[in-house]
Amino acid sequence: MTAKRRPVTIHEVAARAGISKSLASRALRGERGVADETRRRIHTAAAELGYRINSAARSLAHGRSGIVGVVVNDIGNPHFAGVVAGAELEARERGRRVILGHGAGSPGELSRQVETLLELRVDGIVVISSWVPREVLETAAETTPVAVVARLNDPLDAVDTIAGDDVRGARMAAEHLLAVGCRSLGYVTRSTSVTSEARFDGFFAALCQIGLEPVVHRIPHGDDAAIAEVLHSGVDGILANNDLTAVEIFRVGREHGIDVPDRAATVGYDDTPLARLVTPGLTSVNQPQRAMGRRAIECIAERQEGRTDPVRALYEPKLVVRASTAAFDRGVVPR
Amino acid sequence: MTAKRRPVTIHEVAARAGISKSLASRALRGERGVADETRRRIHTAAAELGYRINSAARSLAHGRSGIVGVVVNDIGNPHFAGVVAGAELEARERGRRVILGHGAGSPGELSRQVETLLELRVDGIVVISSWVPREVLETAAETTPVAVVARLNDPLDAVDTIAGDDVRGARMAAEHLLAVGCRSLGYVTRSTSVTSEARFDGFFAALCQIGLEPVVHRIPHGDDAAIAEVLHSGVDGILANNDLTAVEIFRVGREHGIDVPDRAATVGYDDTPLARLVTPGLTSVNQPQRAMGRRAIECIAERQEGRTDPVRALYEPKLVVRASTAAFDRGVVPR
DNA sequence: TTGTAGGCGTTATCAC
DNA sequence: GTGATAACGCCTACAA
Repeated sequence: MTAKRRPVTIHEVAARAGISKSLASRALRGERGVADETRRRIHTAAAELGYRINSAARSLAHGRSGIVGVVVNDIGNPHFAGVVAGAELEARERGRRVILGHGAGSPGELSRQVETLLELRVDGIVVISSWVPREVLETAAETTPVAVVARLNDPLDAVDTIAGDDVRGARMAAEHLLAVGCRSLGYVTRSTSVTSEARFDGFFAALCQIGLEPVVHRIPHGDDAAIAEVLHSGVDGILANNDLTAVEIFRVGREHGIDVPDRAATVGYDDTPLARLVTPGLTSVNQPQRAMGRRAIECIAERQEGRTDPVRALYEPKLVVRASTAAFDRGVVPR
Repeated sequence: MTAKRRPVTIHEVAARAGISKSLASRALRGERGVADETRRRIHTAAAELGYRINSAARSLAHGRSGIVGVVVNDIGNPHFAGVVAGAELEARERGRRVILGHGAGSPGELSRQVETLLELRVDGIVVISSWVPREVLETAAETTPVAVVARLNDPLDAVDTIAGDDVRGARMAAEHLLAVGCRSLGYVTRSTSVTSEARFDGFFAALCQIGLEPVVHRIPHGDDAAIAEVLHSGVDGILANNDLTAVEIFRVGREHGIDVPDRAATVGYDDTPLARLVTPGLTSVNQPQRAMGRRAIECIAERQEGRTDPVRALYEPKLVVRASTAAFDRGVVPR
């Protein structure tokens, strides 16, 4: 088979239906002002020919594509999947489509993806990451609505932000760890994002209030040795910057013969599906990912309709207790 | 701030640089035949104005966008992340960009994403799923190179396919389970995809050869009861259709007070990062995800350059043994 | 090396 | 209800 065929144009559809292309255009878009019979003819012609609108031509002429671009920090992290799912739901309800750009965790790649979507002339951009450089957001926002689902320090007025209250969430985690009897606490992160920093701040603040000095550990990705060191340091309660990191701690513990939740109660962040999945179940700070994704699409729509003052949505976290912090508090073990 | 500004056009860049837009076009694309000094002027003009090419206009005029679309079955499954990563690497090396469409596991949504990408006039489409309906692939392939990274029964000549040898992989899993002493084996899947079927076939065949009848269980998503039933049925070795399912089995076991790897050795499929992460480590059938992703992009490029006969790439699976099948075979416990 | 004149497939604006 | 015709922003001859 088959050298590729040029795609069918509206012109050909019009010819086959025996009418002009302007009429075909109107009919195909479902506008009124086309005779029913004509409309029918046009639609069957289009179907027979396998007509597919040329989005490039459309957005050139009409100015918008009906597509919103979502740039994701890292598809490997289940947290993002939740936000994306929410965004997709909302977009669909509003008759828009979503395409994704994958940032692979690096500011450079993230920026490139934003660029690509901009060149594609999407109607709006949702960035699920705090790693996109400020200048990139700024120039993007000059021509297109932009919403960021992540913490940003000093966000631009032209971009909406949607985030969980990381400080509060981390504080809740700290209080929980203390409540189950931990006394020597540590924060483990593999990231230096502002999100991770905010979580540390909340954690730190909570502990200072009761006179404890938290151990801090930043672990460059993949550095198991550092995690092992934490586990050997006598820490008996850990907050990880996210669920993935928490599970890595489990793994390192296992590989070093340390039963982590037994020796050090562990709390994750994001409450992704992973938290429920792993053994033992992981206590985690829940964020309403879907709701946040939905809100982002709403923001885009509102900006399109003319809103100019920024949204600064902050969602309440919620602690979900599972077995990973139950060893200390020898009551009923939640699953 | 800031009603949205119309994006800067090449015309404005040309005006500011004091030359014609065709010259600007050539300079901006880095073609030769432009005086160095002029080129410089044009580039600075573009930078000052914040010029960004209009991909719509470009692909209208030039016929191609330099973008290839990748449709993913489900971003929540780490298997896909690996393939996407490979595709992105290869695309980047070839100077193409990648955008993603998310199929959310349903044929309808997958088809819609393929449609969207087609309307965007991407230069090629990579589908990482076996759930896209044949007709959709067929019409897509009429105008655009299409490569599917998944098993397809009776694939179209116009579509390249890239898959792991599922039959062989499942056979390896079966042989391994037998080798570590399992005698009553079961296959657990939450999917009815052809991929899952092929894995079952391989599993089944291997067991028949030695006179065992495998128990088969298909578990509609989320049905923990059925998994529990399997665990109570006296099965002592399980192959799951993928890593995620395997870990779900762990979870259900835990919630029912059954120590899964101890009572039933468990093998996953795909060897995603998850397999190494969970406790106990999950024995899994490895597929070279990145390589498969790369190959898909190669296929697109080759089709663009005129190849018309289909590629049917089949990758060798490899069993990676971890602790989840070590309980029976009381030797050294691999981590 | 530079500029001019289409044309790509749609939509929008007018006439008819 | 229908059909010309002019944009939209870029690229590609071709001419200067």
